[in-house]
Amino acid sequence: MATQDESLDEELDERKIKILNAVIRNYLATGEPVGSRTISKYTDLNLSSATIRNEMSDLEELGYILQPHTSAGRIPSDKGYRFYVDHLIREKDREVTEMKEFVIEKTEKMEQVLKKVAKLLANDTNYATMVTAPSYHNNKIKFIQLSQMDEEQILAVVVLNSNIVKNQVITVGEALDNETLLKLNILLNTGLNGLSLQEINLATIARLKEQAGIHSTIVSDVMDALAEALSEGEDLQIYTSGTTNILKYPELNDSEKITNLLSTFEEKEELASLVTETFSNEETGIQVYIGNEAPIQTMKDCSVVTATYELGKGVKGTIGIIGPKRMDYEKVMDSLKMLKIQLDGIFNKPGE
Amino acid sequence: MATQDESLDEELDERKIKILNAVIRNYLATGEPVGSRTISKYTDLNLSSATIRNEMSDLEELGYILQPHTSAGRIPSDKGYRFYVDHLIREKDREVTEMKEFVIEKTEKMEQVLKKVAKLLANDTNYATMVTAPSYHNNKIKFIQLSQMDEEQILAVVVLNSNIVKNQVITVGEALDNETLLKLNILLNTGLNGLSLQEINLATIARLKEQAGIHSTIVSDVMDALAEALSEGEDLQIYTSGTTNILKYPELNDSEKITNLLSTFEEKEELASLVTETFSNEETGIQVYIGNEAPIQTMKDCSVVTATYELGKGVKGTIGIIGPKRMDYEKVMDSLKMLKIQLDGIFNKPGE
DNA sequence: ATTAGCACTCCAAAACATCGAGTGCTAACA
DNA sequence: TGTTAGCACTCGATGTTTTGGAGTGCTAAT
Repeated sequence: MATQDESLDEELDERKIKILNAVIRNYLATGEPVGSRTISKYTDLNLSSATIRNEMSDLEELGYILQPHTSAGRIPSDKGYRFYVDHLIREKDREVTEMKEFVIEKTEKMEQVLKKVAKLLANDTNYATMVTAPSYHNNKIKFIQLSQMDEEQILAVVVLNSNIVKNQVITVGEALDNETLLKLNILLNTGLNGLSLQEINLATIARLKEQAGIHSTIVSDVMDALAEALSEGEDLQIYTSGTTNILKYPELNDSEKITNLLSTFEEKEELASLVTETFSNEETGIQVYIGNEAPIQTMKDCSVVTATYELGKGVKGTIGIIGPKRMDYEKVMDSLKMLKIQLDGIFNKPGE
Repeated sequence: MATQDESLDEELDERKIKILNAVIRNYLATGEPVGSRTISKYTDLNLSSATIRNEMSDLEELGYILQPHTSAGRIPSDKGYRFYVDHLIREKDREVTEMKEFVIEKTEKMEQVLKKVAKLLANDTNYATMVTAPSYHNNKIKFIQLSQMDEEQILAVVVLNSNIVKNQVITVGEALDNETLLKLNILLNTGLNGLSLQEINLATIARLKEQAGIHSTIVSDVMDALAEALSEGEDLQIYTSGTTNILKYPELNDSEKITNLLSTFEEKEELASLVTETFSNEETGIQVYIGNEAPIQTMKDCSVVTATYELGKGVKGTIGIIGPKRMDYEKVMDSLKMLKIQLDGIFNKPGE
């Protein structure tokens, strides 16, 4: 088991690690503080409870575990969980979860897929889950079409790279004849096709306007509409599910905590901070926040595990699982890993 | 104050009604069982607590109030609430709620408006709220446009009466030339424009296909796409907000009840039954369900008030407020009345 | 018909008692 | 020197008892 932090090697010897491991695993399973006698029986190293006590005393001093109160057993501290997640989780060998029969019919809309993902994951894990739609960052324009709806209104349709479609109704003063509309369509398509959204700068717009000549105001309108239609994607969609699962864990089942947590889930805005956080950290693509490590204050008593999936081309979304600190990290991380692969597969299928 | 049930007139005399009213109002405010002494002081009719006790005893026998246990005060029964809602609420004279400064910028998308409505209402009332998007039932087709996106894909855009836009990507075997596309567009628009969705029957489709001649398969595809895009609207969108408000009411704050209620809100499917119920009842447009009157089992300890708003032409949506039985019916009903008017206003603005 | 008074009920909260899991420490042991 | 048995001690969890007070129903007086 590779250790990536030298100091830890010195701090903890083999036996302490075993004991710490035992404490955490036991606590994960029961949710109750675990005492020395339990460990003494549970582990293979044959030691009396007294010896364990000594070691546990050390572990406490080092900050890996703590006592809720004197004469109670020990529970893992955030530092303990962190060590566990970083070093103690068996990296492999878990049987593939029931996630196997996770056959999403590819024909459905992305939104529905994501909702379903959140739901399935929540059912599977018994934690709260969140899934964000991929942000359109870096997405390119594939196709633009203006059509006259009636006297005063034009419908602008924009299709992005990933077949995401945006509509916008533009109200114009003057009715346009078909020929003009055709010209504008050609102009816009040739001018904007293949550009990513950031690449549309003032220069591009100015050039388009110039070419549009007398109809430059329409171009402005279209650009506005484009901006508006796409800014909508900025406040990214977040789907949550299984939020009531947190009621199942007594350590969170305190009226105030619950109110706060559920509100956070309902508001969703705050959840977005988890996403940006995750994006910034690349590595394995799976990120674990324990307690205060999460950027959301109300989750200080929770742990959060997030994964990013890619829709190719830098378009990313996030899946997150929120549960008590004693969540089953192994299972959760595995589930996310599976799911990540599945999603990558689904969305990267060419065409529809 | 009109009484619509004769028997009630006989059952309750003036004084009993006053006392019942006092009991309910007091209980609505405090949430605590209310005793005879309180009433004796609270009402204008100068009666001693002993007299009140006698009357209350009668009222209990008649089923309007009940005791949680011997030697506790009285609380309203469902029958009591029903009487209150039907007869005792002052029909007018409430100051217009803060809902006044309820200025929704009309430019926003309907979906966002509805979300905002749910949120505002939840904030305003401190209950849980739900808002459904208007169902597209009876909506008419305003505009159809097919455009070639690339070799294999056609984008179909359908605009409905209320400026709701639906997109669908159709994968075709053969690439179509512009001329054909134009013809199809004209064909579809002339053939379908102004039709409501039910009006598109097999005969219509057959005629269109015939006219399309060699491209009849495309017509089929479009019809399929149309059906699919719109069926999406069938499982109607429901937005909820303030669901955690129910945690504020101790009488609901029981772990099991909360789990059930919150799950119902999260799932949303069950909420739909409230909608269909409401639709079937016309009358004032405002509907009050007390306890078991609601069609949702998990809400037996709640009351639900719903209102329908109209987008004209029979296209309707529902707003609902879910709270404890002791919700402030007057305020809630007024808020809904206000809102209903506002929404009617917003959506019925011509054009955008 | 109304009301004062009283005995009674029953819940909620406080006070108290008990239990036991778990600890730290010390002293004995291999 | 590391391990362990033993023991006194701690402290929350749990259960029982006590108490207080709000509220009732009934009766007798007004």
